[in-house]
Amino acid sequence: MLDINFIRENTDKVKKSIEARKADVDLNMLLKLDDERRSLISKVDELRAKRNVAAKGKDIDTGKKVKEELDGLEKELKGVEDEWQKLMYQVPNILMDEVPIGDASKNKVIRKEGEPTKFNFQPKDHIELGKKLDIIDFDRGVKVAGFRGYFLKNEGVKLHWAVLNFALGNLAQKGYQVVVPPVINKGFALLGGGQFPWGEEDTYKVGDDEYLVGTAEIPLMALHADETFNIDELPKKYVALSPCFRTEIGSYGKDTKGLYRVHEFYKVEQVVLCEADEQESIGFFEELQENSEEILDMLGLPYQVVLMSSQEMGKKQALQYDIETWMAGRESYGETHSNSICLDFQTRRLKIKYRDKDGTVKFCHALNNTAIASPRILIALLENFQQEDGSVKIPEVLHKYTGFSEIRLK
RNA sequence: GGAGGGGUCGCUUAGUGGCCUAGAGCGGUGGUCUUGAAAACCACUGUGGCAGCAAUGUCACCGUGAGUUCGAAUCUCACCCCCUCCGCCA
Repeated sequence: MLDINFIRENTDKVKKSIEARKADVDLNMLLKLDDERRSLISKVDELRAKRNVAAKGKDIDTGKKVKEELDGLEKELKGVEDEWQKLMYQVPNILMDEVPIGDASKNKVIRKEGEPTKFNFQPKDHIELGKKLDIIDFDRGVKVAGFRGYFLKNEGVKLHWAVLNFALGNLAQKGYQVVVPPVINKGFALLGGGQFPWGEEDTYKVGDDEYLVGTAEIPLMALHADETFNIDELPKKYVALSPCFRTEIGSYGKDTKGLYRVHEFYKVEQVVLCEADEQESIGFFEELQENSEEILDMLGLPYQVVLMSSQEMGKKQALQYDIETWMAGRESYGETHSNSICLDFQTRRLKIKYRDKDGTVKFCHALNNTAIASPRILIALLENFQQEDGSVKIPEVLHKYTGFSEIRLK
């Protein structure tokens, strides 16, 4: 959420962001509602002042008259404020200067690490490898869980936990506080984190006001809701391991086979809260980016870093880099990581603040990035490290977590 | 799940319809005094909205939301959370 005063003073900038993202928000309506809101607040406050005087003097007649007037106006104000709030939640974040404007074709590959894996035999995809090695069971997964269901088995399970543990340990070692967050969250957390109103249909609802989160970013951001830090408590750096749930209602027919797009998976996620300074935010953005790339480097996976275009990035992001990892079976790069600067967009909704050196209270800046997500990353591991005989070599850094160095055919 | 008790300013607490513009103590900040410190004394000490260049004014906030009333921290209803006991349970 943006500051209404910022919107009023920088209407062009906000409008530009809305248009560049092809977001559906009536900004003129919002500004009109805000005028109404302000004028109603003045009127209501004036009447309340009158009421307070009358109550103090026990002037019941005046009080009754004021009450009548006030009742109508307060109702009107409530109506305007509700509409206003709804629109405020729909306004996307501003865009940072380097964001390319346009659709997916404007995504910009800014760096490649490693080369797409070459084979001197016909490589298999992870579906076939998973079946042959008896580590993934899609058929029974679908039988039990439905569409996009899967069972991980045997070495598949160990590899799954190994890669998650590896990423978690790697970040913990860098001083990130490790967390296992709740994944059933209240509505405010999803709204505050910027998942709602845009991603509502992608979210499982499990109670009147309870939802299964699609990322640990949601509980991690909500963790400090309504708190005010002292400046020396910042930055807050977290790394969380959690299950993630996504309905994928918006992606019917996309990636319907395999582990690429599933309803439930696990993810190690990094979150940083820092001072409200764009340069500081950018510094942490680079740090989070390095962390993720280091993990992929250590795993020996080829990848490319993509600067996301205005239409492809999320509504809450001011700047977003994705990492796409080479998946030999698809013969393409597939998204495995997403790094975001959100500025104070989420912290304003969640009221996460800090007291600056000069004593003023400001909203923190927030960033988040994937460290690793599994089983999606298993696609890259299995497909890139497969051998001609169908066995798969495990990257050395994972050996101490898996307890084996390759997965052999039974 | 059942039965009770409770949520007030950073902390402890007073407050059961108008004297609450929420009082007190503690803590914090500044000052007086002092060679310095402590003590004592004095002052200040929440967040947000709106108007204003500002000083300032005004409104809202006593867990949250609705309601009753001329007037609500106080009464009513719903919800959330915490504590105690009982039951169930990994």
